[in-house]
Amino acid sequence: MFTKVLVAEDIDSINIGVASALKMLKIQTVVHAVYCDEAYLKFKKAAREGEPFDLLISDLSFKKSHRNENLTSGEQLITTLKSEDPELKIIAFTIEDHPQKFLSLWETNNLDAYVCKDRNSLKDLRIAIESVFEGEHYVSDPLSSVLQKRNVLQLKEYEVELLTRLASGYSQDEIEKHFKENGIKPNSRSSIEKRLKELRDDFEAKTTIHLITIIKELRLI
Amino acid sequence: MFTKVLVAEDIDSINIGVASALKMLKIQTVVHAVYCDEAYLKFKKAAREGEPFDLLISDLSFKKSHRNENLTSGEQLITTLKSEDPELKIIAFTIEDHPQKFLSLWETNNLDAYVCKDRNSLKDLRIAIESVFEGEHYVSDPLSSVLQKRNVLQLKEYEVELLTRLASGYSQDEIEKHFKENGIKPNSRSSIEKRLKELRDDFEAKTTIHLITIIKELRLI
DNA sequence: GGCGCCCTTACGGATTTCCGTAAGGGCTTT
DNA sequence: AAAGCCCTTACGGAAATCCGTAAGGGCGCC
Repeated sequence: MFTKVLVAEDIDSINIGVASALKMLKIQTVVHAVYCDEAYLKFKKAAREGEPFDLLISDLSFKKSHRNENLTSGEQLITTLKSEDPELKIIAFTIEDHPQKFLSLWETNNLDAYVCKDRNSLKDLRIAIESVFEGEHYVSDPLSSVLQKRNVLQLKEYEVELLTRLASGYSQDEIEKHFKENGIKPNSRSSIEKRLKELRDDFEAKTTIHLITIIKELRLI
Repeated sequence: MFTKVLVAEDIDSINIGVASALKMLKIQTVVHAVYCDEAYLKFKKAAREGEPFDLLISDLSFKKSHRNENLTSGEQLITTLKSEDPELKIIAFTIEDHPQKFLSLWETNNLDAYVCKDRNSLKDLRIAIESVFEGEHYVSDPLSSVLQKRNVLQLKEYEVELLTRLASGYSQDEIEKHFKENGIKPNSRSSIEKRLKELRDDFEAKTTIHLITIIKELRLI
């Protein structure tokens, strides 16, 4: 079994739950971090001292604090640590259960397991840890089915950019201008309109406002 | 100290944390419910048997399940239980830290304490329980300051209705029609436009799409 | 009553968005 | 090279939204 595990999670009550689960698995060393930066520092320190972690269990969203923060999300933390140590095993432990959000993360290939916090999450977490230790991947229900079906609508970077700007108050004119200035293509007014119409159709949105609402609820922007 | 406490919370790891906090306070009987309906049934049963709960600690948002659910949110559960037993003390224990959302709940006067889940929430929860037992109210930081300043923008029911319909894809024409049919006033096209302009100004939104985004992020609709 | 204030409504023009059609360019296939 | 396809762009009219002005109605106050 893993011997040294780093847990990045900000909610104290959840940390108690995770600690109890790890205790059941008789993990020797468990270190908790309640900030992403704190997790990064503890990871670096362990590596420097020649006793690196062999598993990271990380939340995805952290409440922002008053501090000056470098890393503010679990995604960032995971990307950073994985690039520094490609051997590190990583389990995401999160409340986030939107298929699209999960899929975009899973496709980075940074994760070995994805566990949703819910009524049975501690059992799932234990299974995930054991699976990952055996070199396998694990995705808790009901997201595991997403990987099979693969009929989930996803957004390209261009569309994310477009919708994000719309949502933050830019007019289509301003977006056209911005795209032209930054070499993002297509950038004609006509293309922008067309793309929005396609998106409305794909997501069955009656108006553009409706589209933004849907996309936001799916956590796609 | 309280002797019989009902905890409505769906995430198992948080339940372990809450249980440990209640243990520190030496609460005699602690009952957990992971569904709102389950909480309601346990509440009714206890009252029927003449041994009612004297404190409810409830989460606000619950993951929806495949079951046929009656009560689906902590708000509903709290409203229901409070109306059945006005003497019941209630503490909200939630991740929700938006001032507006908090305020709208607090003003129902159903709550005795409001504790945000974060890095120190178990300590806050213990303080809340002790305060409530002494007959006092408690609101954890940083929301406690909201009650003093009171410069938080809030929406009236009319505005919520208007924005909700916009967000779900209705045109202003359709909304005008709907308002007229249902006797909601003001319902002229002109008034709807004017109200939207005021809201854009109040929330410093550049477009209506932007307004919807802001309102949704504040959890006002 | 008369006055002022606030809210609602009406209206018209400006602006923005929506939508269909058509032309042009790049790329592949035959 | 020609034909076919896809994507981008241009254009113009329709529809929806935005915005300012002004008129009307209800209500309290003097």
